[in-house]
Amino acid sequence: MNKLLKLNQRDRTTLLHTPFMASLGPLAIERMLDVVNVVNYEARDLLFREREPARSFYCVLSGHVRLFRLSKDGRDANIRICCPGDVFAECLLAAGEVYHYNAQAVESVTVARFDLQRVRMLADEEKDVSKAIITSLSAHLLSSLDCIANDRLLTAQQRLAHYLLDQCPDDSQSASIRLPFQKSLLAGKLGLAPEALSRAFSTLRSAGVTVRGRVIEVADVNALKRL
Amino acid sequence: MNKLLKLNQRDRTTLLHTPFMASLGPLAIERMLDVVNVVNYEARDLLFREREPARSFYCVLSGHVRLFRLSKDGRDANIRICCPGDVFAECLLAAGEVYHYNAQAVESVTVARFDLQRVRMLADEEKDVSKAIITSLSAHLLSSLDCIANDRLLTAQQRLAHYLLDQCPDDSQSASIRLPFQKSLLAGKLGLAPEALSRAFSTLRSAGVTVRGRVIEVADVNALKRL
DNA sequence: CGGGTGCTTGATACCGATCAACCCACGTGG
DNA sequence: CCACGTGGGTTGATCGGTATCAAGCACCCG
Repeated sequence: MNKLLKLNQRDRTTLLHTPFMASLGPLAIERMLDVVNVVNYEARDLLFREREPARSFYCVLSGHVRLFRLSKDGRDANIRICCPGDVFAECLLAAGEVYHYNAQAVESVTVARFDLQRVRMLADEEKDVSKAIITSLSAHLLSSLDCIANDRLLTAQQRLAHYLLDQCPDDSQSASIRLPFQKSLLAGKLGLAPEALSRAFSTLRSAGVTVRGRVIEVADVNALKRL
Repeated sequence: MNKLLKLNQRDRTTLLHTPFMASLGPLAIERMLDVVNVVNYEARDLLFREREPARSFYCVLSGHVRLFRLSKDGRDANIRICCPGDVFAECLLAAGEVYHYNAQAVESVTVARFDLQRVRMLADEEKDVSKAIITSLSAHLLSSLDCIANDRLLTAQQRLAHYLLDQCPDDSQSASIRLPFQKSLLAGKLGLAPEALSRAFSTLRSAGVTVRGRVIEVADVNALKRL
């Protein structure tokens, strides 16, 4: 089993630097720290499954967590890839009984786990907390809507270009990007099969994108924008 | 221009019966009613556009509102279809500056319009209000995630079957459904071209689904579930 | 009766999934 | 040092699903 740990100093610092916690006042932080545990998972471990009773929501401290759904015939679709600092499953704070998707550790992962019931009570008392929840939910809702629009409007290459542009510093002519995870995971994040991502990289070569392992060189940012 | 109206008695009743308002206590309701206007739109009118400064969020009182994005080459993708009682654009309460999508009246529509800035202040003072916002955001987030998973996992027929099942009373053997809007809009809601929806209906005929105008007869609910 | 509009049907094209083979980098053990 | 296996990635061939384009149909309303 996964050991249930107290917050050590490093995890504590990491946690306090996440956007979610950083927006809280000192008192709210104190009280949130009271209801948190730290848990480690190994690659491919499941944090929870669809339809399982929901007792916690999470914040990623290190590593990546993959949220996905399964279809009846066993195929799976990623819903979201959570990076360090990301909060997930917080939508269950509003009366959810069960998880609506599966969560899996991509690599070795450390997460902060908040007790739903106690945070619900806390949100009632601390305005800061309910504000932070609203901010987090809003951001996730917007990015989900983005995702829907992208899925419906963009081709594989355009989605990839869009992702690469997101990673580039705002106003640069060229850039060098290091992928934070495997390409197969990026494929899933973009709603593609790994082969399709590979082909998308190939066709983007003609737009000045070169790939060496996890490192992507973008020669002409503006060229990408013209897709 | 669209006339800006006070709440009349009928609109007031409608508004108070929406899930969003119904969850509030009497005092919170009173204060929310202070910051609301009622607006009418004709079919195809735009309520707001992408990238426009956001001043309000909305609740549909009658008719349907279509939320959509445009791609560079002019194609559009629906993000959500809002029915009477639905709230939309409330995600901008958390510090959004501009709308992230377009909103269009499908038919003649009446909406309640809430001033974002004043509701932000209200949420600070009335726990009920921030709770209602959290509930609304959570529901929308979950349904967006559903949408993503469905887009990525299901075929056109399966999506249609899924939609029809949603409309059926829970434990019925057969059902008769009346679509609340045109088929072309349903197509958009499901992320399909109208032709694809039409074909999906055709192939579902062999599963006991018959169509007459807006009225759909589902002979065998369980047959649908087996997709 | 004429002319919308919304829907259906058919033909075709395109995109991406899938399956299979291969490549490469790496680690392991003989 | 080399044979081997493994896992991630690429490449090619094929298939299926849906968009797109075009034409025809049904209904409503003037």
